[in-house]
Amino acid sequence: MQIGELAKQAGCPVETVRYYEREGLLHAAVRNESNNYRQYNLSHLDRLTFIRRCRSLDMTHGEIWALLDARQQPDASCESINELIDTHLLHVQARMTELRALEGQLIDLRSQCHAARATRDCGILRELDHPGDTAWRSPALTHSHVSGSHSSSDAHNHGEKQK
Amino acid sequence: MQIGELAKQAGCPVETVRYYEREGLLHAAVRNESNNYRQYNLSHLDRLTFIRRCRSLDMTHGEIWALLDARQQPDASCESINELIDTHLLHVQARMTELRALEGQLIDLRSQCHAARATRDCGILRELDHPGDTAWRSPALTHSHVSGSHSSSDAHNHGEKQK
DNA sequence: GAACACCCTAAAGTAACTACAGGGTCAAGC
DNA sequence: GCTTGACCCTGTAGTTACTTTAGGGTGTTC
Repeated sequence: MQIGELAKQAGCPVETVRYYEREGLLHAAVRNESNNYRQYNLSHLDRLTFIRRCRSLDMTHGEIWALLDARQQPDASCESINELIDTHLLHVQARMTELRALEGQLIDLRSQCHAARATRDCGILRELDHPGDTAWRSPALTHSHVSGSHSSSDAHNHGEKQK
Repeated sequence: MQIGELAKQAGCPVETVRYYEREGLLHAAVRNESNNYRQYNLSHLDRLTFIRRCRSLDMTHGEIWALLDARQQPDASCESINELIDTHLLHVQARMTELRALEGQLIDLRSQCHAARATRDCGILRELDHPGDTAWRSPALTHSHVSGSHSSSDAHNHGEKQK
């Protein structure tokens, strides 16, 4: 099958497949001699699906490498796999704890201003300018490897009006 | 004051201060004519502290720009500020929902293997290879702008043993 | 005058993609 | 035979918010 079909089956963009090949995560495909198109088989789909499943669990490529390596050694102990999952779970939980704290701070902050008033009187800016005793100071910037709150599609334009 | 002192007061690395200046987030400092060192005053510290406080709330630079802009217009309505905080709060909450789902999946996954056995028999790999009915298919990859679970200090080495 | 803490710039690296430029391939329809 | 459109290719740059590295000047102290 061609790359488009593979990507469709795995539910990911074609560019991501090529990217995984460049990274070595996915084995290089055989090429069709006449047109240089990549030709894939079911074992590629298998591996890609595995990778995507791990990514949907928010694992890093490093973690996925470790799992793929482990898969290659069916006789070895699976202890490292268990540890990897445990560690990753801790990361996820740590990030949730951070986000819970953040949520609390944002709710506090939002409660400073309910009406639309003049900016000079806005309780939110006032609070950001001169925080009260609401336990500020970077809640838990010891980021744990599950990252922030912003998707890559967030706009980051300043000044110019939105189109 | 010099950059080192400013950074210390704001609790951030010196490089970050220079980076903010390059980005325009922080106004360029006056330079000492004799040695070209940056010289800061309290208003710089004020603005930097504001920025860092917003960052500790996981806002993007775009969001911070919006708040800084709003601060410049004390007579305008603060409605956009309220909306910004509301939207950001939704991002944070959306990410928490995603992570909760992730946590559930990881706990399920982990429960597939308790003992250290041969990799070929590991329930975790088995599950990753051929997922059961545990409601797979990328839980909520509609990332909401508060990102994943991995800190930048996470190692991503493959193959070579850890030093 | 050497050591050491501090400052400077410019460029590259980080994670995991995504997007873009510029171009070839192939099947269908006119 | 030619165009249209869907698909494929490579290579490079952009994304976010920094961090790191390389290479070098400044200022104070011993």
